[in-house]
Amino acid sequence: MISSKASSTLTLMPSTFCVPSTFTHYPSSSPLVRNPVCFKFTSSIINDGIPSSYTTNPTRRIPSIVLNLVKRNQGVDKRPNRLQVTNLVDRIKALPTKERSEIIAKVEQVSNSLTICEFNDLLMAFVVAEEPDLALKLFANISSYGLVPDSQTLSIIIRCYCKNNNLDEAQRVLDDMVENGLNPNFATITIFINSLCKKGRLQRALKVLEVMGRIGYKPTVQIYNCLLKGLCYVGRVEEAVDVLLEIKKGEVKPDIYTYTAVMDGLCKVGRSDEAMELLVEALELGLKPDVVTFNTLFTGYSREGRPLEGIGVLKQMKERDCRPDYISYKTLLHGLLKWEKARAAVRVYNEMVGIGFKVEESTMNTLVRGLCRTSCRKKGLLKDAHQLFEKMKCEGLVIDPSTYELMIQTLCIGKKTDEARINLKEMIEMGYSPGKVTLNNVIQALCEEGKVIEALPILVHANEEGRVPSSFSYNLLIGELNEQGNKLGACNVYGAALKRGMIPSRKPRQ
DNA sequence: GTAGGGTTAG
Repeated sequence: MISSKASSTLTLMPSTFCVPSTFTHYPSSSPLVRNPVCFKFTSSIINDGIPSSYTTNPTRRIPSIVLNLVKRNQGVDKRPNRLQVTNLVDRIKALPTKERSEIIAKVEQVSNSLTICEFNDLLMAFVVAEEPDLALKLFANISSYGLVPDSQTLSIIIRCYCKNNNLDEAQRVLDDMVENGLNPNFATITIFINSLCKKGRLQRALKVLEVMGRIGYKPTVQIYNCLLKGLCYVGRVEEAVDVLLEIKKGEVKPDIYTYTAVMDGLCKVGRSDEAMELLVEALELGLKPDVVTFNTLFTGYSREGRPLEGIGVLKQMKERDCRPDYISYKTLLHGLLKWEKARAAVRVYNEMVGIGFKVEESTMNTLVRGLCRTSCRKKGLLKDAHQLFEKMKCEGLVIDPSTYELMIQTLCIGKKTDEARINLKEMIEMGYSPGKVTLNNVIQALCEEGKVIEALPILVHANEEGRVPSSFSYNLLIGELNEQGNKLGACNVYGAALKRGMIPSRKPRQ
């Protein structure tokens, strides 16, 4: 059962932040559709091929003069125009990386008529296009364009710093905003808190939340989810469980992300059964687990050494209309292989391939080896192993020397002597050096079947390589050669053994 | 324009 312990986690509880009155969402008056003229205008900045002679002056701090210019609490800033931003992003992405920075020079040329909204759209476009540095560069010049940053501008700047992993700077901008009565948007707060949590700076994240709470922000479910992940990340899984219990009592409704976050935490510390209980609970609440939720369980059970439970998870997943993805299969397959469940692994492998997923070369090697190792205990697996092995060759995949050797040894045990011999030959031709055990196995297997002539080249090869087959192999060979009346052969083998410092118990027949 | 998941080497 999942325990509930009241603890320090109470600081995360929603009740702490119930100051809803001051915070307002974007006003309904926000024009979501922008003037098409403006749209064309900003786009043209990116289109004109004017070369850049512009050098930047990276101002790291937001000039406080600029901030002071901002009209405090006067309405809420306009949200970036999604359509416009998307279009800009496409244009930015269409440019080669080198030319992207030239956009800034073009902005210079039209800066007189640029509005803050257009400026924000451009900033946002840089962020979405994964060019936070360019956004920061552009922002450094804002005052020279005669523009005054609004809360949208600064929210975007926080995102840039988060993207760059410069969380101290992000914090500083946030502090400045709060100090100046500017409201960052929820997305920004979430991104910032998430960035902090991902770095394990949980205290800092809680501090941010506390400050935001003071100015009337109530944490959203997304923010809770980030914090839960943060708690799990730093190993405070028990607290994450407690927070989940508290969330359930509060006004913020947990969603599937919430459950997945805690489940993931539990799975990572070997408490997969409890994670499974949470899945049941989520289902009872009417939440729909998604592929990530299930994948969490695959990871958990695999780590715990119970990969077969994963087969059940896979089944449940399909029953619940959730399509397993590549990660689902890969995690499950690796778990099964790690814990030597080759029979189940080959089934999962076949299913995967049937769907059209590619299986990596290294995994294929592991699978073949796993099948080989298990084949002495379970019937039918040698055939599976051999088929897969041949398939790898057909597909041009590189077979690991250790896989080759194990396959050859297994073929010997399974009395597939010819296949063993052929593969040994092939292996040597490929430049691999099979070990003594492999050589001996093949020699012995061939001798036992009276195929001494085919065994001799192996001995010759071993001698050339300076390897010493065991006296057992020499004895077998001499015995077989005697049997076949091949005196010369028997003498040669005997001589080779003596040369290697070994005295075989069987002597060539006179 | 807010939060997500995976393994491994005989």
